[in-house]
Amino acid sequence: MRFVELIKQIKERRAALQVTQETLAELSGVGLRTLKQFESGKGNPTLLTLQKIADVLGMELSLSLKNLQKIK
Amino acid sequence: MRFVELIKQIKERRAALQVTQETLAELSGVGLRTLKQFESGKGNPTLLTLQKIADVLGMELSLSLKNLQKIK
DNA sequence: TTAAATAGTGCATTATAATGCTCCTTGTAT
DNA sequence: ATACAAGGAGCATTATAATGCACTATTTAA
Repeated sequence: MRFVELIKQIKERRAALQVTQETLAELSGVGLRTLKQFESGKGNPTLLTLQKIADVLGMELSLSLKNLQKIK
Repeated sequence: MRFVELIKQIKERRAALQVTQETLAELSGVGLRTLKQFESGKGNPTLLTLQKIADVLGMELSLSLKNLQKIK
């Protein structure tokens, strides 16, 4: 999953939960500036930051084998 | 997926491919020191670093809803 | 429309990730 | 046992993530 897709998922999930950036920042312990930067596509969050955010949203990161069979 | 599990998966996948840290570092463009630190459980890689590594290993990060039904 | 709420950005500072170099430790093969 | 290969770690430097503050932009509700 590419960067931009991760962001999209986070934003959509936050919207679904009707949580503002400010609230998510507070709940996750991540700075509001950091969250704003991430969601606006700037920045390159650390794994810890990402996990803090995902956690509050009831989400989790995972790592899996890519499908290498894609011809195109 | 917790931090330690992500590491485990990366290490296992690298081992399965029989690639050394040194080679993976070269192929991914991530510094050897950074890779060593990550695999040994120190450090807190950025998303970009993680993606560079995963990419070379034919893996991808994804974000999904946690199963919130876990009673225990 | 316009006032309020929410999201995005510039700037400066602090914390720390990324890196290379060197050396130590551990595992492996001869 | 010992030489070699691979992984781990200390140290110092550089790049940049994380942060707060203040301000702007955008969206939303009255």
